[in-house]
Amino acid sequence: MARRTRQEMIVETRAKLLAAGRQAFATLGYAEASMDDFTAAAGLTRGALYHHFGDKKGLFEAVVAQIDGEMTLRLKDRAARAPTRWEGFVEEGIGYIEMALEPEIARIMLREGPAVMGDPASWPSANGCIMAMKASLDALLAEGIIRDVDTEATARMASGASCYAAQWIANAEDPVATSKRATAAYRHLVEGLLREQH
Amino acid sequence: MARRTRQEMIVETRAKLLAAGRQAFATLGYAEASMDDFTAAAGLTRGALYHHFGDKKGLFEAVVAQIDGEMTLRLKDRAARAPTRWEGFVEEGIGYIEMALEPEIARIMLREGPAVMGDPASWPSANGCIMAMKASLDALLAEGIIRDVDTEATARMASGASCYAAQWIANAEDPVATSKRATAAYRHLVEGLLREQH
DNA sequence: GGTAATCGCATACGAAACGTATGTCAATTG
DNA sequence: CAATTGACATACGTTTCGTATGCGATTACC
Repeated sequence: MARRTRQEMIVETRAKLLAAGRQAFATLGYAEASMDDFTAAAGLTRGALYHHFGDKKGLFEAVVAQIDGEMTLRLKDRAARAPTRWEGFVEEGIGYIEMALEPEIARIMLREGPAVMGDPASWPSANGCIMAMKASLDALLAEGIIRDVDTEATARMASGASCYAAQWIANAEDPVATSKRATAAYRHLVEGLLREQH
Repeated sequence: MARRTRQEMIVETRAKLLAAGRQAFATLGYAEASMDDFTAAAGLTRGALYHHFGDKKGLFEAVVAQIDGEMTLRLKDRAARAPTRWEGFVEEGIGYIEMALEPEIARIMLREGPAVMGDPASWPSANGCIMAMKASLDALLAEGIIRDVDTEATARMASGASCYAAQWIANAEDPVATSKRATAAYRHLVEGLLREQH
């Protein structure tokens, strides 16, 4: 009985469009991704896309929200695994760097996203990653681990540093070696926030 | 005698196209900027654009190179004005933040650029700003002012932090107040690199 | 259980915008 | 002064987006 209720078909169609768009945006970029092409690849037409997402940009925004949610989950999980809260914060930044090495994330979230949707800080998905880092810094501040800094501003810059590091790595000839340099430099940079120098 | 030699007319045409494209890209973005429209605004047609720059992307790259050159000059000048080399380095970062507040730079260099041309670190213009920061860090390291860090990696992250800070400011409700928070946080962050804590 | 209404999705159409191929006229060269 | 170069304009075909319309199956209601 592949026959399911109508509601089932709808969510399946949405998921198919989301997956097809995500794939196309990640490999071709927003402008080069033809709606006719990738909807056909999903066994549908543009009609379905316009019905569910309004327009091309609407689908893109949905893809961004989906990826953003996945990233936030992964970061939270990674931070929770660290031995200390400070290490958790550092791990969040390094995790950000490593995720940005994934071509899909680099292309959609770092390259295409800002051009299509503007400043990431104003995205509807609210950029869960930055907020997670701010929360970590708030806790560290309350515990007296770090110096008295503006946690939101610092979180934004730390994530910015991570992003740039990631893009650098992604385009390097030797990503592994570059990754080591980047994570070490990141660690040094944020360790400057500690009240007691290591 | 507005009649000049042919070579004169050519450079003037190139300059007009560059200026018109720069204006259009800055206000409308790459995708929304119609070649028919902005070449007409310059008193020309798409024919001239294709002759001089190959295609739309070629013109965009020329605009980016032009802006990148201007930014590098301004940063160098600003750093040279600082009392100490360390302050010069800090000023470079803050100068980067402030420049990224200019709508033209934010739009073309930070938002549209990566989508059209890929990772900024691999742009032909080589990103003079990052290289300038690396040079400053190299000098500071040689003088023993900062701790032993990877200067290239650190320069990239510092510029990344600056960029993100700038985008945050540009989209804030109160840019002036946000700018103060951002520059203060940036200063705290990089001061962690100092050998002797302030 | 039959009929009517809903709506998920496809099809058809018009309007840009890009890139190419071709044309033209002025400036340079010998 | 004649020929050629080349800077730029014009014309055309292709692609892609967005809208308006149509169809058919499922759901709702009597």
